[in-house]
Amino acid sequence: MAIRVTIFDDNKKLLDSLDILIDGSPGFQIAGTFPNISNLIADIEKSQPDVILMDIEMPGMNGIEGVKIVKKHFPKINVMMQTAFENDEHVFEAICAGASGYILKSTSPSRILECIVEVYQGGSPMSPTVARKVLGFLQTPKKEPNLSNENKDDYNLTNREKEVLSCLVNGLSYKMIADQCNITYETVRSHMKKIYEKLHVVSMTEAVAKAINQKIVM
Amino acid sequence: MAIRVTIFDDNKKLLDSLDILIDGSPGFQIAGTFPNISNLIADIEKSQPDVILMDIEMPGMNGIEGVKIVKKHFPKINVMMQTAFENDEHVFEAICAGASGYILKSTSPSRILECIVEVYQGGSPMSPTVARKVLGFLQTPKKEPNLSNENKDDYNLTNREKEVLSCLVNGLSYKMIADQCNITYETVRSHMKKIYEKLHVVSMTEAVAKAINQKIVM
DNA sequence: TTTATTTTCCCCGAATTCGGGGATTTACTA
DNA sequence: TAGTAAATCCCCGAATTCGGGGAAAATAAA
Repeated sequence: MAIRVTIFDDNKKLLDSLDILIDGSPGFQIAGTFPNISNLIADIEKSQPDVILMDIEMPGMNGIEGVKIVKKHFPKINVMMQTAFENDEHVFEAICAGASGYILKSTSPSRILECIVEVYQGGSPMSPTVARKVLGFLQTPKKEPNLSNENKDDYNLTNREKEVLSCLVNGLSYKMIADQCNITYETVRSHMKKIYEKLHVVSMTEAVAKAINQKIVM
Repeated sequence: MAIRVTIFDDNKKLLDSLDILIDGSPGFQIAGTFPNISNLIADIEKSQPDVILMDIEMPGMNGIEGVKIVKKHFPKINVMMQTAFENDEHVFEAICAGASGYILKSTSPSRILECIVEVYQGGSPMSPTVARKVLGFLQTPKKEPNLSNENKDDYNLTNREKEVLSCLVNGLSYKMIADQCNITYETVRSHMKKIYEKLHVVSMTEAVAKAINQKIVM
């Protein structure tokens, strides 16, 4: 008996290709595909899925809300989240909301099928990176009281590097940072390279996002 | 440069076969193999591993204690636990102790090598069943006091613009965003111009900072 | 006093972003 | 039905960032 899969994804193209992939694979069957979750309950009752594939980034009500509703009304149905990014917040929220799996949109077709089976069988497939984040949530449960300085991981940035990063977060260009810190443009570049290396990022935007989200500066 | 692996396992046979498997695979290298952890610190200092494979069930001091010691003295080294059973207690304890991966002894050789790489690269490979248990630990304490206040000002961004901005916050380049959203590079540029206008910013970094700080995107 | 680490500066070529235009299609609304 | 907003796509040229080098002085640590 085939595993019935219902998909919620606003990306028409992806939705179609998933439809073809899943429905065309023996042992699987598409129960329904929907571009949004505005009729979530009704859609599920109509399609009667064993497993739900839910895009996390959808306009309007997003996938996190979606999974909450699903688990509330259909606790038996396992929901696998699909996302473009391995965003810390999303991972955590999705899991707390009751998601059973968490895979990337870039996952290969064959692996997607595997994951559907695993979810159906009660497992929780997730990418190693997501898994690491999940473990991280468990490993740092003892930090409710103080939240002031003594920021655990500042990635070993030097003072100068933090200063430069701080400028970056404030929207300054390399040239402006050079001016601000009384150093040359090339020196700013040197610091940036080091910062990228230490933060494991490759662009200004990533650096800024990480700096803010992990409170490395300010 | 090969990944250096050190193994602690009291089962001589398994130890040997792992030795052969890992040392015989390109890109891997056995740094040391030990039947117990009575000289854990010294053994690690001597073998200088990138990744440690630790059996969870060992006579005397067990793997849980082992991983605690490792993470205390060598926080950078990633430890992957190997176990015969997916015992709830063990899984939980091992993770809290700092293990980065958790695989079964029945895992196939090729998958073991994959897992070593994943752990080395900062991921956390684990079997779907273990993953489900881990998620269970997170899902049971359902405390969500942090309800962010409804910040109304979203600068009148359209759905598409929010989507693009969200990509930006995740560190994607224009080209990558185009790919992600199934639109052309030029369209991304158009959206970006609008976003800059609406947010009153002039660069990616400013946009990202504003988006995060004012919670314009999720 | 060696040995790191930090901070500083430079070059080249490739890739990416930015500003300022213009244009078409679709869809909603006054 | 005309008008507006949203979403799509294109061009040019200038500015900026990025990767991968190298190098040297000033501190800090061993």
